Amino acid sequence: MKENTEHPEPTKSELEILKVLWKHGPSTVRFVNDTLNEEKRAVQYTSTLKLMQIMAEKGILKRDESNMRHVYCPAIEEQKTKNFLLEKFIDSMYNGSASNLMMQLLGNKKTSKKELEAIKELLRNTGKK
Amino acid sequence: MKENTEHPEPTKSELEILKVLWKHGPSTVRFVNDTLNEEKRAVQYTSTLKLMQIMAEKGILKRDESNMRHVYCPAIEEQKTKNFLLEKFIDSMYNGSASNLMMQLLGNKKTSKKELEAIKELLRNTGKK
DNA sequence: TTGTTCGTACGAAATTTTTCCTATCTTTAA
DNA sequence: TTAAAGATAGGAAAAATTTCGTACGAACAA
Repeated sequence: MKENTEHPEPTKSELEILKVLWKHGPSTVRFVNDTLNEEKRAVQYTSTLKLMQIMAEKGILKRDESNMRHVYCPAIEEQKTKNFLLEKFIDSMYNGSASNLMMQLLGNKKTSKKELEAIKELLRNTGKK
Repeated sequence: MKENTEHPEPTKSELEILKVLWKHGPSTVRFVNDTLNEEKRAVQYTSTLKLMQIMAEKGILKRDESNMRHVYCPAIEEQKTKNFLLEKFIDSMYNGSASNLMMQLLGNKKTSKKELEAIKELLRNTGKK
């Protein structure tokens, strides 16, 4: 089976938009823009519009044009994109090793005891096939 | 104690340079540029110079000017910066939860059984105080 | 001494990313 | 039918990032 190495890499602003769509499902530009303004920062409607159009061109988003208010959704599954970004992060920062990342997490003051317990529990229940 | 919320956020190219310095220790521009050209991509000497100068201005790097060939090193410890970036990543992608990140890792085909074993071992030896 | 090599400083061009203005069309309410 | 509200498209400006050309000083070898 052929792996898809061509995962479009979202920019910072594009990621913000993706996160809105992940959280709320397929949405209009109006909704995304309102959400950004509420949860993030002031931004003009046409700025969001333009960016989402660009993302659609790039193949990051799909859009349904059957109604006047176009409805956008991610062209790639949330999990796939997150995996892609996580891998890139691990490759870049931890030499590709997830356990190196874990070590970092363990040394990090802000990783709470509770989090660690949760992680242990996760692993306990994991008999990866 | 006052937390330092003012961690400069390196751009992509700046991070490349940081990684060279992390790996090889304090270095001249010449060395960093050669390394980038070998390990990464073609880039002019003065481009690397300029960027490192900017990073010094921003406070990302320190430089020793006592010799003609200035020697640069990161102004902030590698671990601190990595922690900062990891936290930002987790906040942004996993709602601030490290165990969410772990779940992603568990579902990721590319996280090998061996890696998972290593991680379990890490956690076994962790009686976080 | 003199010219070649290697360094920094500086400015500006080039590129990428982000933002918004304007034109135009559709829908809706009066 | 018409005015107002709300939508998209497209171009261009603005901002951030990256790249490089040029000038010029210091070191060094001939």
